[in-house]
Amino acid sequence: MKQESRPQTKKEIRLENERIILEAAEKVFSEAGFGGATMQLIADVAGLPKANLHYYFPTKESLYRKVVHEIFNVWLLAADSFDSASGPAEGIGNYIDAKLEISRTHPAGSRVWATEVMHRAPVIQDYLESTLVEWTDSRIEVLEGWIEAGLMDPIDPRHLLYMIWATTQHYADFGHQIETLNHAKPLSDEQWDAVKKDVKRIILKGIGVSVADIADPRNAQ
Amino acid sequence: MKQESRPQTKKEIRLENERIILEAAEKVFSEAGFGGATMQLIADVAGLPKANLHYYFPTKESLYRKVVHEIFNVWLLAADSFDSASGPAEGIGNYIDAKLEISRTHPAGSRVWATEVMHRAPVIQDYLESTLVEWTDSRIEVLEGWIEAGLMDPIDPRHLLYMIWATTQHYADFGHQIETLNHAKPLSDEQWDAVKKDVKRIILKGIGVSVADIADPRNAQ
DNA sequence: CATTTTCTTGACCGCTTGGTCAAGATGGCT
DNA sequence: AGCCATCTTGACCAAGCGGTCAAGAAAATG
Repeated sequence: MKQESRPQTKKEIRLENERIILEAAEKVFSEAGFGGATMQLIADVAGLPKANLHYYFPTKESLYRKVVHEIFNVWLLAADSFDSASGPAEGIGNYIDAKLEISRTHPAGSRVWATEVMHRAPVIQDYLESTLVEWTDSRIEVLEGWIEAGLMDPIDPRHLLYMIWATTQHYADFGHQIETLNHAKPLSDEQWDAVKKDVKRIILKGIGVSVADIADPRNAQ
Repeated sequence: MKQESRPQTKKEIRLENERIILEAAEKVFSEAGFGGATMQLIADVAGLPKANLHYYFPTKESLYRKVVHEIFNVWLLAADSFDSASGPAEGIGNYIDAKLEISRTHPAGSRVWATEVMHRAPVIQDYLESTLVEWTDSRIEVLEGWIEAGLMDPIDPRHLLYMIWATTQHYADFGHQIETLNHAKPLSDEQWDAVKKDVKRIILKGIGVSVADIADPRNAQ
């Protein structure tokens, strides 16, 4: 995983090694969990001696914490689709597309996050209570506005958000199961497109947003 | 966790201790993952000496395997709702109810399963490839039959199944996150009922099954 | 009651773990 | 060049791990 070793400045060395270590750590943590992962294995994947990891990240937990925080930021970025939208067809549709795209390109990160939350979030509980609560409350307001404007059915916005999170992240977290059920092959580009189409169709139609709006090319991305 | 110790037959002792150990193991595995769990901690939760665990379950992996297999059977039972149904409103509606009920009463088991699959199913891959594939293929046939009969929209049955699995299991696997977003309180009975109602409503309406059918008291359970 | 089988348990073992350290290598700076 | 700060690494350590074992307690058997 380590690249060529031509002379570098100290800053470059630091940044590159931190990146190498974080990528290796994300991969190993996602495959083995915090407890099952070992610093030795992360070091092997990174192509560095174990002692070098402890030079950049003093403890296993500090390394893990950094990995989880990086993922958290990726999650939040997907919310942009929501904010700039004029209505549910566009806003929710784009949000589903963005979250499914993250599941496709960043599955390891999604699995680390899922494991962390399933284990009662020992490392990032403060983030759940502050940032996530604020984010959720603000989107709920948007959804409630759309409901009051008659743009979608009056369902509990939380139940809708949970369904979107669950379904989109499922394709990352349970990717192995999906792959097994797909004749042991990863989803093709065409299959991913079909997933996006069906997920948007079921959810949008399910909350009373007409399918015509979905098919509208203005809302394609 | 160990109950009173009045005289018992060998058979009773064996059954009771296996049960105590399995329940403790499910709890500990679900909170720490396979790697993070320790036999000592399971022993402490069970209220038995560690050596006693190894008398009933020779290795940590054999204990874990038993826990996962038990959960797998619970999952399969929920499928009964599917088979005895006359159409999608009843079949899918009851299936969603059954799976949400498992998430409510058996969240630890769901989390162990999720962790196992996320880590590429090192222990139960054979089950995925045999039993799960067969189960899925057979339900897909049922769904395709309903589609051909015009009882629901022509969507890929896999995408529907994944959405149901993802959404229902989310309430167990991410229960901690949901609780945090619910003002740090577990969902009340009324909230669980509302979840069941909304999830069924969105999904059934989303696949073109009329809501009137859902409200039909004949389909209530 | 005597004997056998099953169950219980503290002590123990080899091994791996996260983490330390000190000596050396390398780039930065004047 | 020479000195300092940063980076690298093999060797090492205490702690905790999964698993073993042998001796004793308790139930089954006849």
